[in-house]
Amino acid sequence: MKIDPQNPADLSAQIAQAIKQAIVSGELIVDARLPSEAELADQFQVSRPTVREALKRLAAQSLIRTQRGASGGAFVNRLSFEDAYSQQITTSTLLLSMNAVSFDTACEARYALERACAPLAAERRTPDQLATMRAEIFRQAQPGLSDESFCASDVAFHRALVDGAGNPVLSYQLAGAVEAMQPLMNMITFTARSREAIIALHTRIADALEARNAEAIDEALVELEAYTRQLARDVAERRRKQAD
Amino acid sequence: MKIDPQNPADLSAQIAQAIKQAIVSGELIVDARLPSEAELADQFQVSRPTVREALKRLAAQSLIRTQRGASGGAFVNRLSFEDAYSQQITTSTLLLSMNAVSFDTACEARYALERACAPLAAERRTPDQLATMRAEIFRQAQPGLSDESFCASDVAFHRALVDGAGNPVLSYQLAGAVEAMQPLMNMITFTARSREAIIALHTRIADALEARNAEAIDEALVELEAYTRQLARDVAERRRKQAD
DNA sequence: CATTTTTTATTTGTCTGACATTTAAAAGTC
DNA sequence: GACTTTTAAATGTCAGACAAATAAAAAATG
Repeated sequence: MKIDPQNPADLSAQIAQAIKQAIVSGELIVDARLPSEAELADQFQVSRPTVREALKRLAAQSLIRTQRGASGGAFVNRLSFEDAYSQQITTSTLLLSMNAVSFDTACEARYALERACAPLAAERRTPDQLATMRAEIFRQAQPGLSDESFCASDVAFHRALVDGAGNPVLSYQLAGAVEAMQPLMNMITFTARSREAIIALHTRIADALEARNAEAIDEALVELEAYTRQLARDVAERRRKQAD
Repeated sequence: MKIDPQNPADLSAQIAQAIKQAIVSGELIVDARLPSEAELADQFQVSRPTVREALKRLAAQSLIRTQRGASGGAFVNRLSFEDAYSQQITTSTLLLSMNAVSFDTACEARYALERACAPLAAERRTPDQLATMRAEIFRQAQPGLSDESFCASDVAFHRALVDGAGNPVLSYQLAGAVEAMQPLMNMITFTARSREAIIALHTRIADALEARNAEAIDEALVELEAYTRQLARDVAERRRKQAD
């Protein structure tokens, strides 16, 4: 963790990399205190602002946290699932919006992953998760609900399904896929009829989950995916006609 | 993007958040140039080092890139799939190592996701991907291969399978799950016999993929998961006995 | 002696000002 | 017109200073 090439460019990036390496390799364990900024500046033979820039890089990745005052300093942070969630969601969202990923591609990925959860969720879902899903279905049926709120409820419904698998790693991985889709979904106008169809499918999923019937969940998800993609195609079609 | 509360703590975090928001919301598009550090310092009414800390936070997330010289500055970065991969891999790796996620939990998540790819891969796999998998199987059969190299080849094999689905979003999502498992897998000592069994299953997967037989891939993956978890249990058992 | 208050030292957070380095464009030169 | 030199703008780095928070040590108080 001491090495630093003579290349006097991007010093803060190099220092951040060195410390990150020490954390990943286990040399610095959770809650370990890093040397003070002044000491690090001494060790790396750079100025304190440079060290600070390096530390901020690490803080941005939730790798460290800082505390002021005596016996304060920078500490190795235990990366929580929540931190990882939110990082993954912004990364996924930007990835989709900046790289012109087609709706179909994103949709396919999302439902493929979600279907992977279905068998586990059928086995392990709790009454709480089922209740959450029923509540979201109820909300989705409210008249006068905005498209954004409908989509947000849709996300909550599917997150409950994913959480039903009872595997935090799966939940974390899928958070990105499900939530990153929301901006794309928001571009769809949900007519009363399409909402009705989606709610019917959601109800089928909830019923199947209650009955712990994995195959039925899978079937409903396949139909939901097909229907969602059809809706997106219709929107694209309508836009094309409007352009003429 | 101008607002900043009077709370004079974590100014750089607040500024980073404001700029990040502007990027996510689309107010700042890809390749747009941010104001110079001096201008930002003026706008936010802070000093240049504070602005710099904020920019380094964003750079750490690959949200911006900087360029020196005249007509240089900070530019909104197009988040590439590669950048997202590597971020996700380190995040996933740390999440697993810091939160004492059990081998079973991680393994379950990984294979659930991988099985989600199988039907798509059966349909779309290219000859290149198949060749990669065959080559990795060949490497795995080499005598004298270290456990680390065996695991690395295993990762490469499974990544080729995942890439076979031809969906970059899926590949990105799964990169974390597959690669983050490697440190955990490295703790397993692969005997000649267990390597033989794994290679046999890999061969079955490759054969099934070549024949575009999704069910056969799924079956082999289920067996591979069961076998991997059994190996891990054996290692744990051996350790427990050693402790007595 | 025990408890509370005050002081002090340490550490991060921020600011000011300066210089180095890189780089593209403008100015100059042949 | 093509090439070279100069210049200006921007990031990268440094040094030193002060503010603010905080915990431990010291002092005061009962």
